[in-house]
Amino acid sequence: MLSLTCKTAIKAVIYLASKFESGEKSGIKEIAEFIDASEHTVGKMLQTLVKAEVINSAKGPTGGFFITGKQKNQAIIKIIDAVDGKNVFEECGLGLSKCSATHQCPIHNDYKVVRDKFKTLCQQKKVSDLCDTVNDGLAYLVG
Amino acid sequence: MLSLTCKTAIKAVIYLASKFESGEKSGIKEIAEFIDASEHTVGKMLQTLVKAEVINSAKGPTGGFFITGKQKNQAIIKIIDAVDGKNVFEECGLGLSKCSATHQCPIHNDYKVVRDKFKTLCQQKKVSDLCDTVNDGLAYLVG
DNA sequence: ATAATAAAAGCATTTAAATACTTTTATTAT
DNA sequence: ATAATAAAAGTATTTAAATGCTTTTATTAT
Ligand code: FES
Ligand code: FES
Repeated sequence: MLSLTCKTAIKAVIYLASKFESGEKSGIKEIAEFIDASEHTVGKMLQTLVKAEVINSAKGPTGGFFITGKQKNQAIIKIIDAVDGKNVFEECGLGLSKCSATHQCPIHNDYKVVRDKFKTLCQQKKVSDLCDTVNDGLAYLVG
Repeated sequence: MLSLTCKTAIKAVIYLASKFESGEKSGIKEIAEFIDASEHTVGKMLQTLVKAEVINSAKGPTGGFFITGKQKNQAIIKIIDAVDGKNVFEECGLGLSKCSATHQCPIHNDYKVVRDKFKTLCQQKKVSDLCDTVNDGLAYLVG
C-alpha cells in the first residue's frame, strides 16, 4: 500500500520529532544513519516533505531539518499525502482504474472496509504519538 | 499490498471459474483480452498458478486453462500465496525486516489489525463467491 | 505418421522505483 | 569579504517488476 520511500519518510519524521524538545536540527546523513536508510533517498524525500510543509529546513552551518510543535502534532497521513500522493486510499483492491460503488470489483465491499480502516489509522496517529512510543522504548524504528 | 500481477491472477481465476459450468478451456490470449491485461504477464502467471495447482492446463489443440469444482471452491488466498508468496500478510507496515510484537514498529498494534482483517477477507472469499457477483452483474473485472 | 495447436520455457526489453553522484545555492561563523 | 557548511537541485545508475519475443514441448485431430 505504502511505498518504501513513504515508510522511510514516516520514520524520518518520527526521528525529527524526537529532537524537538532539544531544538536540535538534524542533517541528512544523521537521519539516514539512524533509520538505516539510503542517504540519497532520505535527502530527496526530505525535500519533498519540506515543500509540503510537513517539516522545515535551514541551509548553511547550524542548518538542517527540524520540526515545529504544530507539525509534530500532525497526523501521519500528511506525510503519506506528500510522498505517495493523495490517491493511496482511493485505489481499487483488484487494480480497476477507479474504485467506485457503482462499477465495483468483486472484493470492493470488503476491501473498502479494510482500506478505510487503514486510512482512519493514518488520520488518527499523530507524529507525536508514534514518537512517544519510541522514546518510551515500546517501539523501534530499525531492526 | 498485492502486486499488480497478483491482482491480475485473481481476475484470471475468476474468469476461468465463470467457464466452469460449460467445461470450456480458455487460452492465454482469450483470458488476457477479457481481463484487459498483458498477454505475456498472464501467460507466465498462469504457469505459476498451474504449478501451485490453483488451476489446470492442457497442451495441444482443444487445450487451454481450466479450473475444477474443487479449485473453484478455494479461497483467493491460495492465489495470493502462489503469486506473491506466503509472506504478504506478515510484513511490517513501516518496513522493519520482521514484524513481531516483541520488537515492534510504532504502528504495529493498529497495523496488525488492518493487515489481519485483510488476510481474513482473503481466506474467506472463495473464487466461486467472487465469480457469482460477476455473473450476476453486480461486479466487474475491468473498467 | 503428420500437421496443427496451445502451453511451457527461456531470454530480452521496458518501465518505474530506488539509489547514487555531482553541482548549485543559501547561510552562518570567522 | 571569505571560507565552511549543509540543503537544494539536477542528472545518472541500479534494481526489480512488468512486459515482450522466440523457441521448445506436448497433445490432438487428421
Ligand atoms: S472497485 Fe475494487 S475496491 Fe472498490
Ligand atoms: S512491527 Fe511493524 S507492523 Fe508489526
